[in-house]
Amino acid sequence: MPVPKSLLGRAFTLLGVFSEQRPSATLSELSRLSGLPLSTTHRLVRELLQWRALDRDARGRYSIGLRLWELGALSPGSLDLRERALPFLEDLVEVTRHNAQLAIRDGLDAVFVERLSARDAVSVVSRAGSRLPLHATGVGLVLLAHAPAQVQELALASPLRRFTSRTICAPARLREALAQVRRDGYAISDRQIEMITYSVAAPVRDAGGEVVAAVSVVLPTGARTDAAVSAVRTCGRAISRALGAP
Amino acid sequence: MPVPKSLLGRAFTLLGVFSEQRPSATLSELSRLSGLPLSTTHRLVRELLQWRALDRDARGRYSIGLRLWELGALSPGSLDLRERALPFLEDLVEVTRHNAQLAIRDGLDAVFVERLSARDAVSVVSRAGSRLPLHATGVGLVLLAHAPAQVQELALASPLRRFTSRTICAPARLREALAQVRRDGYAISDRQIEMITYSVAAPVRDAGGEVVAAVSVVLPTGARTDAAVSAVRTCGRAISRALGAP
DNA sequence: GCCCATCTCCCGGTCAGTGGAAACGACTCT
DNA sequence: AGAGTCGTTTCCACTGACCGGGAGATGGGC
Repeated sequence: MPVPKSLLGRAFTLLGVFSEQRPSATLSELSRLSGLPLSTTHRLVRELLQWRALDRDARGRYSIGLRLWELGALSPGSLDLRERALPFLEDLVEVTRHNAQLAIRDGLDAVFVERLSARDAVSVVSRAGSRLPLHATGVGLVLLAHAPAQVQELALASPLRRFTSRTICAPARLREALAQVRRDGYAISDRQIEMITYSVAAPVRDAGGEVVAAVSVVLPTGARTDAAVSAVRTCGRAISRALGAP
Repeated sequence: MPVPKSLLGRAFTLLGVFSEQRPSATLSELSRLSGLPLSTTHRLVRELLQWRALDRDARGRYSIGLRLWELGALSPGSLDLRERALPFLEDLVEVTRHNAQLAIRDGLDAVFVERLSARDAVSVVSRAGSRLPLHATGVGLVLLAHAPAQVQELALASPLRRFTSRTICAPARLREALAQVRRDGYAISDRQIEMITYSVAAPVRDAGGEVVAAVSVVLPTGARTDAAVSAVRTCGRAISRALGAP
């Protein structure tokens, strides 16, 4: 992958070195992983430090700085959706005793904008900021089912990544699942990401009635889902109302 | 304020136009508010769109893009502190029935990295991403009391902003309050930001024993604080342990 | 249809950014 | 104490990415 010529491109390539698996890096690692020459990397890092987009710890490791977090907190997904949804997610956790998640669609991914945990609940792999493919998650099935037809066709035409032996990988199976989600008004994701979890997801709509997010709880495999379905759908409607949905 | 000469400086100045009060803006607004010429603004905005750092809606208004939120979610304050603290904050809300907050210090500000709300609790002005001066908040008093002496002296030497008639504005009063926080191991903030709220805050320590955050609940003015003090201190210790504190 | 505001695009000029090389600092080993 | 290694920092001649005024395009309101 060639290094971008533009300065902004280089800065974002540098920032892109950080991930959940690598939340910090040395200067040399940043240079090596971004493909930028060492002195170029040094200059960019110095300026990103000045703008608080990066921080440096006592041992010379760099990590994402507070300023990027603050800027990110101004995104509509955070400032509007997530802040309004939080009280309802807390209700959902309290009522169902399971972990709750809120996700939006970005391309063919579900991006988790919040995850609240319940005491003693089955653990989940996502955290705020995680991405998972749409087809393999409850929230993703809801988001895809209500996405523009073009997005659905693109998803059906793309390789569908397998996570467990039960992950939906056949386009025909996915198409059928999406139709069922639209009929039912919710999705149940059965052992798609891990063999130990179900998830139950429902849509969240905005003032225009568009599905802009999905909310879910994650249950242990084999748990009864009917009460969870009711709770999640109710939560989805409450969040929708908070967003101004009719 | 002159426009920075560096491209990164200009980009951050542009992004700095966005705030909680102004989460979106048109191209012309971005140019006017940042001080950048229109065509310069247009070029920068176009590239920030490409990198998903900005988004544009159907009516031509720009807002912070998902990529900045994702990058920000990788900051230590979010990925390490906030993700680990969330379950304990949820516990605190459930037990005390009050809104809970988690904040870190940045200069002379308390930056709220999380705020969970309780049903029917007194509302609070902060949200994730908000800043308030240290001296005027419970979390801020805790963070300042345990900050390096140089930071404390700087705060004492700086103008102390008044929010209510009870806000601490005299350096001597603040010094005394900080000493008491260190003695007690917690802070009670009495009608400092609004006349209708107290807050009770306790420290959160890292593996090295340093105070890296503070947790609080917000009570209506006049409410008994003793039970809240116990709950908040217990929560602070639990989060500390999750961060590897001894 | 006209006016106005906003947005988009062009392109000659220039200075902010480039990156290899040298110097510096910290650490380890003998 | 000295040598070697590794990572970081600094320098500076060169250059092309960026600059931004101005012309044109677009869309909304009257």
